[in-house]
Amino acid sequence: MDIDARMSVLERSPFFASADRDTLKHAAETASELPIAKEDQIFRQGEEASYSYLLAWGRVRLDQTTSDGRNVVIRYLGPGDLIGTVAVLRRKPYPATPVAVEDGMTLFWSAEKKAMLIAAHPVLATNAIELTGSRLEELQERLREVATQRVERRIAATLLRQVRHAGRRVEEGVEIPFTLTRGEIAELTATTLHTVSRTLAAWEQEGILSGKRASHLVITKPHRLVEIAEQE
Amino acid sequence: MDIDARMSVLERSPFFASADRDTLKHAAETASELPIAKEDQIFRQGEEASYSYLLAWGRVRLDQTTSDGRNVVIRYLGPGDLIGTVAVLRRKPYPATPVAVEDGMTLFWSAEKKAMLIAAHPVLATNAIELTGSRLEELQERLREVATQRVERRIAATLLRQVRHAGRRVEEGVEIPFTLTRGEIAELTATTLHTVSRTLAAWEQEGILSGKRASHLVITKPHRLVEIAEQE
DNA sequence: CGTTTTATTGACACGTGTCAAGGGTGGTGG
DNA sequence: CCACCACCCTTGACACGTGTCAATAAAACG
Repeated sequence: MDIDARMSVLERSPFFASADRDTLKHAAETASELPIAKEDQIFRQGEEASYSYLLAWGRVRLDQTTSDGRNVVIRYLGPGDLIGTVAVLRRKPYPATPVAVEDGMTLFWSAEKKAMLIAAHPVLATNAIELTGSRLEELQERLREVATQRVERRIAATLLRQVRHAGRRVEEGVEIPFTLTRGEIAELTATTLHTVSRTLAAWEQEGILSGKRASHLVITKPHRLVEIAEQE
Repeated sequence: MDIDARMSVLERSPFFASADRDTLKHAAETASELPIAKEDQIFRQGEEASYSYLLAWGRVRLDQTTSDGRNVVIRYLGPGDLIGTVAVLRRKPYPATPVAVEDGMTLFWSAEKKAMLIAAHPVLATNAIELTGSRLEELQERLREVATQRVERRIAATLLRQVRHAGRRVEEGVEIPFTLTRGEIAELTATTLHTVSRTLAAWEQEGILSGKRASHLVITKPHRLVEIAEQE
């Protein structure tokens, strides 16, 4: 990627929102590139946070693993999202492991460069707070869901969240434009793939959605999902 | 509170960590005071975020309420903690409702004053990221817990978290220095007060902790709690 | 094509929520 | 100062959602 390509990636990222050209240029010039292949781990939970990444394209799943090997998906990341930046700024170990779910490309900065960048361009600090704040809010919402709602409702809410983040209109409805296995939905929803399978099977019967296996899910009746997600 | 009293409150707050005297003075001078009585709501979830608060003393519980009236306790706040600041900086509605669990005192700033304060003293932006980041990490941990662990284990982890935040050594062990009803523990743990009651009763039998009713909980065998929290 | 991964489906058990009834404790007001 | 009233806690019985276990089937991959 040349500098211009990098800059156009950066200017689409919320972290660089309302940044001036100088800032973008400075950031683009100090970045390095790391291509990622499906299933690659960009770093591992618990490692010292030496680099801060920005996903240029591709999709990444953010995993948190328990000592006994169980896994929870914190969230999915798309182009423009930051990876590991909060840990870098806090000088703490990475709290989770990002795994590529498809091939992609990242830009990255060393902890020192990132800190200098933010010091030199205060708008980036503001944006970092905005981003961290919105993740915080989303997690609060998920915590409340997991704490108070039945599995069916949580699965509906989870699918709708994916749609909000990354949904694409297609003729039959809305599509989630990347592969989501039942197991991954289970880890996003805090349940088992068995229950997910049963639930999705029922919804497919009802014609709410379609998309077997590795194909992308298509929600044909989003309003029904909303109803399920909001039902008393 | 006079300016000196305010400054000594501020300098104990992580949000003002490594701030110079000018910053503290500036912040202390531009703050207003709001005393809070037990059960007072400082603001309500969903309201426009016009003020950012700092708890000078007292204890506050941060509630998130669902549309159907169920409640989840996001966390407890103590002296030095910020309240509503992230919402103010993001110019979004407050995502939760802080309720005083005992009488206390807050300092507060209007959204505009707070923004000016941070713009004038960049170290505050860094600290805000640090704080938001640590809350984010704690929520990730709780989400993982609720998603993967049995109730007993979660209750143990929750009590230990209170101890970490606010525990006091006493002769019999460690004390959680504020009133925690079974119902509140239930809302912190994502379960019902019935299950909490049964679990604590069993632990009292075992001599792990003591403290009936409204008295403060005293953990007499913290190591046992740790074992329970970490058991496979 | 075989091998591996992922999904489907059924049977069953178990944790935990729900419902219900009573007992204590602290606070309040007469 | 005592009696009453909230409110909180305790305990039991029971039901139900959902995880666990198991066996099969269907895709995906090399």
